Amino acid sequence: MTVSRAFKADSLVSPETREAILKTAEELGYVFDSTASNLRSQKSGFVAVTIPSINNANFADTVGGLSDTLSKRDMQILLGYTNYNVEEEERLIEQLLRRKPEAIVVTGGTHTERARKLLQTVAIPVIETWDMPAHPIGHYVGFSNRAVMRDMVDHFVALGCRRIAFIGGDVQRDSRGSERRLGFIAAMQAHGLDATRLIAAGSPPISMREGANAMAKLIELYPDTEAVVCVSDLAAYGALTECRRLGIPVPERFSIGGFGNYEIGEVCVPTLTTINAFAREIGERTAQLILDILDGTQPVGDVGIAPQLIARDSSRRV
Amino acid sequence: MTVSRAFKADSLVSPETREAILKTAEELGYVFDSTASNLRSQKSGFVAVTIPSINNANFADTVGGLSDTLSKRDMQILLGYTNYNVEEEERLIEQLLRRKPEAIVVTGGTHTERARKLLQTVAIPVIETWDMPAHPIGHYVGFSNRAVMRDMVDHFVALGCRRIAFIGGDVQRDSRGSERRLGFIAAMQAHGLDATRLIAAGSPPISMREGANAMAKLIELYPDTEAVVCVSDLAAYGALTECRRLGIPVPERFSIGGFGNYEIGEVCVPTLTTINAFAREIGERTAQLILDILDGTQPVGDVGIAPQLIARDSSRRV
DNA sequence: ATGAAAGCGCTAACAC
DNA sequence: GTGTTAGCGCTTTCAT
Repeated sequence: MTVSRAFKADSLVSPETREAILKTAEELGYVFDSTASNLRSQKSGFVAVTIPSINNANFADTVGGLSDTLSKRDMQILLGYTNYNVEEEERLIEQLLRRKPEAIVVTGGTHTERARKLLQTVAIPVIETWDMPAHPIGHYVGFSNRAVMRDMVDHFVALGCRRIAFIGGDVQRDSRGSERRLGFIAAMQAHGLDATRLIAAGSPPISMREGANAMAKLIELYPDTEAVVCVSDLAAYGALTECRRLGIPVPERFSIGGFGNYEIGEVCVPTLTTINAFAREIGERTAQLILDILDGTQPVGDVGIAPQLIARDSSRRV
Repeated sequence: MTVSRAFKADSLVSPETREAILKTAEELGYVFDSTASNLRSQKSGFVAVTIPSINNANFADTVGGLSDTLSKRDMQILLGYTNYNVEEEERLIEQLLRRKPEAIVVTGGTHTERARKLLQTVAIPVIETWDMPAHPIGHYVGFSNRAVMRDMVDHFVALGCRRIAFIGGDVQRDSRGSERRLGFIAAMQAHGLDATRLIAAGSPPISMREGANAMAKLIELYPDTEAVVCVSDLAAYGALTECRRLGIPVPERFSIGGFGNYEIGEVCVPTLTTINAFAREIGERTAQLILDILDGTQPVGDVGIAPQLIARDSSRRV
């Protein structure tokens, strides 16, 4: 009927009719049923998104960028979190696809066999983020977590550090974290340096507390270490506080570097050398890519993000 | 057909038939269409949730608790964030209701006139969280942000502090923050103390940086202050770092208290006195309340949460 | 244990 | 500018 048209902003209804309809609807407490609309039009207005954890400022920023950009076009995010677990991701992807999203965004390029197949088979845009997969399923918006560690190691080496350690999580689960660990090792070897000072701080994601514990272990195992690369700013902050507790001056005794440009890093004392991964931009550019594909506009294709080292007070010349 | 039944775990299909169907479906890349299912059965499996910000550990914990509890029953969260803005909340509530959620959870008890009406009219359970509204729309799971400040002020007074200040946001927008500010004033007055040392640190939510700036302002305006109550741990941590930068010892010179029991507060030096609001429990109990209502089980009705003061190293006897 | 018929509340396509 | 018809892909109900 005309009622249906009255609820679509652009359709042809006389102003008086529309106003009367909307007024009556409000009085009756009528609420438009998008379930039926979605079924008939075969458009859900959903973009499915999986992230490892809801409680992580980086992924929250990405989702914020996605959501803000997509909501301008009245699209809504359907969010699921995987707990850094690919089996859970598979389960989630299947569940999300049943809702008939118009695109799906996943974090990372590592998935179960079946999840890959689901994503390859589905007839909507698939975007992998926070990574730069060798064989993308569809598109990606991200960077190489392995390559990015090169900048941090170069930074420390340029400052004269040679004995450099790495604090990260257990190798399983968080594939971005393990990639960074591998990147650290590769970068150290490229400089001809020893890459065996690796502290496993526990099950990813590493908390501040675990970062602190790892630092204590590091000091015990390798007391002559000059610099510490941490898998995230949270771990780095934990390491920093452990030093503070032990009365060890940073950066005088140890230089410390983090990852992710979390707010804590620019407020704490000393401020934290880190790498900005442009979390929000990842979300915004992913959203734009999706809109371009759906519009049939010439899409940019894949988007490489170039993370940026931010040198702050926690690192200095040996 | 039988295919439909094969996809419902509990329905009567012969094992062989079901297996054959599922196998064929997998081969064909068939994905169950919940849009159609939802329309016909008039059940969406959605619970709509609005939170002020996605990038906040407290609300993330609440959503985590909600999501984990609801996913056991195959219900999914449809999340929207309001940016601490009631107009945005109204827009969001309307949009979410169109998806026909089976319950709706909002943060706080302050809404626009129209949002209240929408929530009152809708025929699903409505739960307000993180607050204890005088006139709940449906149910609530939360606590009084005003009353809770009493514990913090009592704590400082018991330690011998008399000149106590408050750092919070501008009064608009964040109603929980303003309630805490009012609670601080009321508690101070109850002790017969001066309640005019109020620093407005900027537009809510207050960042660590803004907390630091506010502390600088506080030191300038009221240098003889003995204790500082902050609207959140993030602001409190900012205040702490400002003291560190200025070489002012905490808690020797100032006692500092926060709110929310964020991870930073138990790792930083000195550790932060705070109030645990049981964010995750709020989510879990909200989810349980929803399930009880939908099941027709005797629901508990409203749930009062009793936040707990955690005294740590940032506060001590004057 | 399986099948047939009807319909959930919208919208696409086509009249008028 | 408005009405009519048909159908999106499931589930409900009833029959076999």
